[in-house]
Amino acid sequence: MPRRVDHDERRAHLTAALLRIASTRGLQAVSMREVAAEAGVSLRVVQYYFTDKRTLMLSGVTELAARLDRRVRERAAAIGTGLPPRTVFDVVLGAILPTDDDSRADQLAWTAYYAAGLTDPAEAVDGRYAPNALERWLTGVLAEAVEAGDVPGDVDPRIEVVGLLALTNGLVSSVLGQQRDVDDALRVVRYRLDRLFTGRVRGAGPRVTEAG
Amino acid sequence: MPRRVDHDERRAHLTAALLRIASTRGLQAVSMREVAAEAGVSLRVVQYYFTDKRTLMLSGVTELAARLDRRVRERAAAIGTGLPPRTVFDVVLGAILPTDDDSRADQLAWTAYYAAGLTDPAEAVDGRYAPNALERWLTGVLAEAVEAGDVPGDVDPRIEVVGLLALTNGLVSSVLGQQRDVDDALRVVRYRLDRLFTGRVRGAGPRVTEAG
DNA sequence: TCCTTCGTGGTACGACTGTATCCCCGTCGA
DNA sequence: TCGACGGGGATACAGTCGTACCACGAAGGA
Repeated sequence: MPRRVDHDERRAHLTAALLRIASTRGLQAVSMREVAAEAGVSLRVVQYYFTDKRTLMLSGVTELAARLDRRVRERAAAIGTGLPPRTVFDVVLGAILPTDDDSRADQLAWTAYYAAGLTDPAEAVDGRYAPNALERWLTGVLAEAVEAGDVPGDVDPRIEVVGLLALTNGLVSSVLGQQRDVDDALRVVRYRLDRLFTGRVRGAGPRVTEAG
Repeated sequence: MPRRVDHDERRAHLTAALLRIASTRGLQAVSMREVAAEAGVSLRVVQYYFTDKRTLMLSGVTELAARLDRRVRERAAAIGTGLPPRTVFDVVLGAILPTDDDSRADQLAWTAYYAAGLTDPAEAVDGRYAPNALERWLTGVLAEAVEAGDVPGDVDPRIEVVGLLALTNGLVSSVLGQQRDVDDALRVVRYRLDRLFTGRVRGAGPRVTEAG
């Protein structure tokens, strides 16, 4: 056998280049040649590790979904278990908002992919879009909070969680579009959480960022 | 002078064709030739009435903003003035959600433009994105409701309205992505409004759609 | 040592794109 | 009647796209 190369590492390198382009110049600026240039390799290399453009784009959205998922998961793990529900929501929803340059870039690329998937059924985000698990988890957390009396008894955990996630997504959009900055978005989320958790645990829980 | 043609009508026709393409096959499927084909004219005609592609795309987003704005404005006008705040919110937020094929198509195209504007500063939605007026109006309505005692006194009208609009936008996204249908989205909005207007005017106000 | 196979550079092809140019036809003012 | 001009059909051009193809160097098994 001839010279052996770590294909996975190579692919990851190229995928990162792709996402860098997508988040700065948009998805339509992504061509095989541009990815090659961004990664500092020849066109042939991109062709070699991703036969198709479809395969290349698919690798991008897969990596993106993994990153966003990882971000939420890491933050959730960092605070451990058994913490007050209010804290869980604060951390998880805060992890979705683009609080630093990296997460902002990823959310930009994600938005581009999402919009593309709406009209181009080929690269729909579908299965990769996995907030259903997140939705279920948070619903469970909130349901327990209801039973524990931390929130009013007439709160519907399912609808409430759907609303919180939709709210957060809407705020992400407005932050990306620079109609609002992240601190304002965080304020809106915390205001909503304050009103949900009837003042009982107001202001409790660690802050997601140092933003004040 | 030779044969005279209504330029505005001609342009409107072409713009409609452009938006039809954008909402079905995406913004990247929009080329001058495609618009010409969709409108049933030759490439030259598109060139004639919109010298640039930039001008063409700009006409699309302008028309789109006008449509979305008109939809909210018409619904608001249809219910008259002096109605309970809860009804105002129900109608206005309901007018944003894609309840029929037309509004769905427009929201799809709008999302495409919005996403494109995030990375391509050229055709940013910027000024055309005018929900600030809407935001201010609703904030005023809610502020009055606070003073009238229709909502708890510790409600912050500004943050509350920002949250409601972000929630609605997030729901629009999920409806477009078919993770939820419109009826569910409406339910989430009404649930939130029910909880905001402390049960006082629960269920009051005309329904925005016949959805049950 | 030879020879197969992996990894890669270079390049060519056909299909698009936006834009520019040429030319004709109908119509209206003079 | 004539000429000028608005409206539009047809085509050309330079560039970029995804993809395909060819050739070559390096490396390990026989």
